[in-house]
Amino acid sequence: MIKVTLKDGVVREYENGVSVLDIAKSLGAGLYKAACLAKINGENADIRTVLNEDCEVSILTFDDDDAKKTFNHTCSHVLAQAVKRLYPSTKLAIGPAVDGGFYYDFDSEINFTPEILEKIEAEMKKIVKEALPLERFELEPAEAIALMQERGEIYKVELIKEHSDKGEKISFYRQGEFEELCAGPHIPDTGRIKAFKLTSCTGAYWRGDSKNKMLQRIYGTAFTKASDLEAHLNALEEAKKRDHNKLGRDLELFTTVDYIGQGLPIMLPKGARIIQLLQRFVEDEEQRRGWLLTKTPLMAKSDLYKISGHWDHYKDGMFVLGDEEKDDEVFALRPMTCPFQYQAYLNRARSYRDLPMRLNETSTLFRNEASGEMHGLIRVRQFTISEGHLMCTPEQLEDEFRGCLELTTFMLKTLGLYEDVSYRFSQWDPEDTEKYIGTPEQWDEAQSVMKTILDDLGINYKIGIGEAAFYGPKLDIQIKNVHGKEDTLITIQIDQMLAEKFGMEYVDKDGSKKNPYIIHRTSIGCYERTLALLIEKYAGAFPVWLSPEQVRITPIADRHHDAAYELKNKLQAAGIERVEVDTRSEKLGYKLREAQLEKVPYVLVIGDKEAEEGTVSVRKRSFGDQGSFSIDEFIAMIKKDIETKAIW
RNA sequence: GCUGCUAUGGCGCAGUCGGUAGCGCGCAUCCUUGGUAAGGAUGAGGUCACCGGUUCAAAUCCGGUUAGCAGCUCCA
Repeated sequence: MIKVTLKDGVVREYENGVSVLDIAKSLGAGLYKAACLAKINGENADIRTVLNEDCEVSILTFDDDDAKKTFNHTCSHVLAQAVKRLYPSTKLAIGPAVDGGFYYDFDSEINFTPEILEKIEAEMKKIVKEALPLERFELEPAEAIALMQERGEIYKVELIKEHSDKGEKISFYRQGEFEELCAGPHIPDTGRIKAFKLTSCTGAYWRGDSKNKMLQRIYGTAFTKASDLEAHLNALEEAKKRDHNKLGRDLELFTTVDYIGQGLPIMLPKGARIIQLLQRFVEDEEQRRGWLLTKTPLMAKSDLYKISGHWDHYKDGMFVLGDEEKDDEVFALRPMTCPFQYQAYLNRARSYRDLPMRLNETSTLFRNEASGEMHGLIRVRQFTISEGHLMCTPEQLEDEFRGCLELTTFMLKTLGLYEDVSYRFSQWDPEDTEKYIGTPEQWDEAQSVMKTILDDLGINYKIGIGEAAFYGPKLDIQIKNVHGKEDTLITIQIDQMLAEKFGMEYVDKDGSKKNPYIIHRTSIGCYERTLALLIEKYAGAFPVWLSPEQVRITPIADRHHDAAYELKNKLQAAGIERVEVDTRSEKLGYKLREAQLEKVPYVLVIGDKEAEEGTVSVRKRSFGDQGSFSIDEFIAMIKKDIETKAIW
């Protein structure tokens, strides 16, 4: 007998050799049916794992994230099995669970169109109905390779070969006639997958390497209940409605034109206004915090980029003007601001008394992104960033880095995005000798300084190896868009390489010349991307201080137009800038509906009563009719929203 | 850049087997002058993304280009 400690601390005795699934059965039929995954002494394990000694066991059901992954992973096997049944010549690559579902990569001469996906789904339903148990078995590497080779599974052979030198056996899972190389874990049988859907089919490189063959990736998602699947699909549909790329166009914030080109959005008056408001806010706040504004050229001779190293690293990603072979001078639009802003530092000799020197710029950059990369306002070829470079002594580095981080935190909190971001500490990859400049000692130093700062501040970060810039480590502040895709919103970088390249020095107290540390940072990110995230965050219903139209005055009949314009003047005189009057001869309900759909925060209704009393009837976006207020009361109300940058 | 899908008035869409275009919303004008999410009538608006091919005839079939979408790869 062995002693098994269960989730709630209860200890029970079982026969030696009992499986976790048996334990689940002993605890109740409901748990047995729902069990997806075991946690044995804190480690995830297959639910069929046999126990031979005392241990702690948790039985996890679909509610648990890891168990959900196990469930989805099994569904990916069902998908692979269905594809093999229908299209036997298809070769299998890999099929893991991911957030929100699973995928499987196939190499097939069949093009998996939506119609084919339906057929595959139908076959999957049969497999679920067959309720095939999943069984684990192990083979010696040589046997495993032979088995997969015999079946023509070249991708599996490649994977096994990589594992074979570890001296471990190779594990497989079998369900019916289908056998699949897999480490597991899996749920007990295919019959438990009650609700699933294949959501899309796209291309994906074998092993994520663009030099390799492109395979077909089928995405899907699986649930234990049909209602959960439906809710999930509905949630995805709802998310799509917030998509900045749709909403931003509908609300006339931006547009694109095919003959202008990819990644070159046109900011329409409303979108441009929001960006202007953000920009003024950022520049003022930076000035308050001791940053000095620069304005530097949008292009330079190639010579500049050669000094910085960007020419070697990123020439393909730059818009180069001229021909290196033919022309005496070749220019390039700037893809970053660093070496331009350094010239402000280099303008004269610097002493330690000049440091820290904080330079900021609202900087427009140009990057020739690959054609498939562009996405709405999130990934574009021309963008404007709240860019800054800070030169300081080693002693100042920690405080200054902290100051940069405080600034970004202030910005994120003001915009209401603070709760939505995550932190990534992007480090170099010592193996990658091509990308990174500098010595291991320099990297260790810069990274350890950053680590100390992040740990001191108690920042919860993930490490990204090989994600650093070529000249230094980064703290990347990440955010997910409405589709769950993550992008960098803000970055703060420590650099001790470029100062040397550009001969940037300062005279220290002892008279010796030293290179300053440089912090590269953005305070709010690039305006286009930040706007995109704000559109999605607020579904287009911006806080009053950012709304392109803050107040719409809606006269009830033509005879109220004069009073409406008079009110507009009063509001603007009181400092409320963006006020419109809707004089169309439509019914009140119609005008209110439009104002609501256009997400105008305040609508003021003026009729006989208001015109006579000098009041306004206030309708607040998403709160409805607020009743009657004096004009001064309303001004105080909206001014409070604007001044406090209220979010509602 | 790669794989797949898509492109018809400002927006959302229909258009069968190839026979030179329709609907709804919006827009304009007129009627209506109204009280918190859609009043009515009339009208204007399209080289069917662009270039080329097949055909007596192309929105429709074929090729290319451009742009959009999903994903991969990349992101100083």
